[in-house]
Amino acid sequence: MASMDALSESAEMMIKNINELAADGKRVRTSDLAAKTKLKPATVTEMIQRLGDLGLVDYEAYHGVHLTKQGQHVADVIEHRFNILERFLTEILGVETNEASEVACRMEHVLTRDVEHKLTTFLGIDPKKESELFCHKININENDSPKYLPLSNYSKGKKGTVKLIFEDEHLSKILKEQGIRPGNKIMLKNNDEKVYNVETDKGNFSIDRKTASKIIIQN
Amino acid sequence: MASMDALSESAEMMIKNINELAADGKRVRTSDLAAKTKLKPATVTEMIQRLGDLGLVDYEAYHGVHLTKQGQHVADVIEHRFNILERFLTEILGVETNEASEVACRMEHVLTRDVEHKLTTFLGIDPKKESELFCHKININENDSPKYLPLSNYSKGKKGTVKLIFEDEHLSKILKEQGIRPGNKIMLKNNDEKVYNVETDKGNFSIDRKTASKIIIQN
DNA sequence: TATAAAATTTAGGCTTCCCTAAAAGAGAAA
DNA sequence: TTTCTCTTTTAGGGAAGCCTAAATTTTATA
Repeated sequence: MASMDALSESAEMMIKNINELAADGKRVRTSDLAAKTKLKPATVTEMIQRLGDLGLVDYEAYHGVHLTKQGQHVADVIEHRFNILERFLTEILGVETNEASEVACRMEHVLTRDVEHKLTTFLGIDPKKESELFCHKININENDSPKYLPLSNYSKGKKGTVKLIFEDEHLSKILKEQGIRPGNKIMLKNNDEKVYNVETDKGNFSIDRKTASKIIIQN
Repeated sequence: MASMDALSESAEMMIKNINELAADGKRVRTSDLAAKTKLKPATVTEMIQRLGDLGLVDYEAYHGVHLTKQGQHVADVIEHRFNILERFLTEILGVETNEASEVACRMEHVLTRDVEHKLTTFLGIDPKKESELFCHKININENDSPKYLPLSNYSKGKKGTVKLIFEDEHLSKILKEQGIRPGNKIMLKNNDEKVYNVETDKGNFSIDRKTASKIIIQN
């Protein structure tokens, strides 16, 4: 057991690999970790001893390791971050699978909780469920997949979730104060050619058409 | 002068800070770097000596450093990566400025060229110009700011640039093969309730309405 | 221009993460 | 159960990054 300092990338990678090799519930052996991480066995021993001191793994000399509750939590967080980053890179940016995996594997150690949540929302996953960490591999292609429209094309009376705002920081901030931000539900109450009346959890607001065209809503 | 190994995060941060302090063209002093990086002067000396050996800075004992052409290139790349990451985090995800800066500052060292290019395209910047590195701080609010629409809401005969595809990897790949991918220009030739005919640089293709609703086009 | 103050570098120490080589333990076969 | 093989750990070493304390150089001032 020890400090709350952020773990190093190396330490997090070791935890991740222990988790991946422990699928069957058995203790993970040094040599298997060495093979998977492409490190020497001696290096693995050193690392898992350090993780043991931190209370993240249960290490018994000559008898492998398994994650503690604490270590399992770290592994779950990292896995989830990896998954959403990989999905973002492949599905949204169109990066190739191999490169996306590699980059996601570096970025996963650098995300904050907030960025993780916002990215999750952006990908259309409910961050409440996400916090339970049960949704590691979600299918984006559900039965009735969602549709995306700019607010300017929305129909009167329709409810939806803000998906994306194509705007600069300043305007985004103003919109956010009005409850219009990625993940929030809103309803288009009324609109004419120039003005859009929107109901959010913060009240009712009016938006001009140009701005409305930059707010993408998901059914 | 030395190897082509990837630079460490610390080394890249030092180069970035040298660049930021060298705005006036003068050589950058150790103590200023120490203040900016919150490292001790001795540590800065050590680092800039290493960078000197790598040919990234011109270091003269007791007389500060400045970036070599090579070092300047590294600084430019990092600066650009930081800028697009920060923009993505604030403008697209809605992350707060401070946190976005911090996260971008960690992620900038991990991006590949390809991810950088794709993210640049995604943000609506021309990656051809981007490669010239002259566009570090671009204003998103130009005179006539662009509008965004799903392809399903586009009008016949209209041309636009693919901005974003809300889809899984598999479909994205298929669309990509047809010239529909972020950054590419397309034209909606014809459409009825069910089928959308699109002209891309790869030819003419038909897309169903559901799919079309997931392709966001920028005017 | 001498000299004191300030900036910078060197020297030496510590931790992490990586290695190789040697020692020690575990497990299986005779 | 003893021994042989395979796995694992320990021992010792190196580079990167960070530090403090002690030189050393520069610079500003008297």
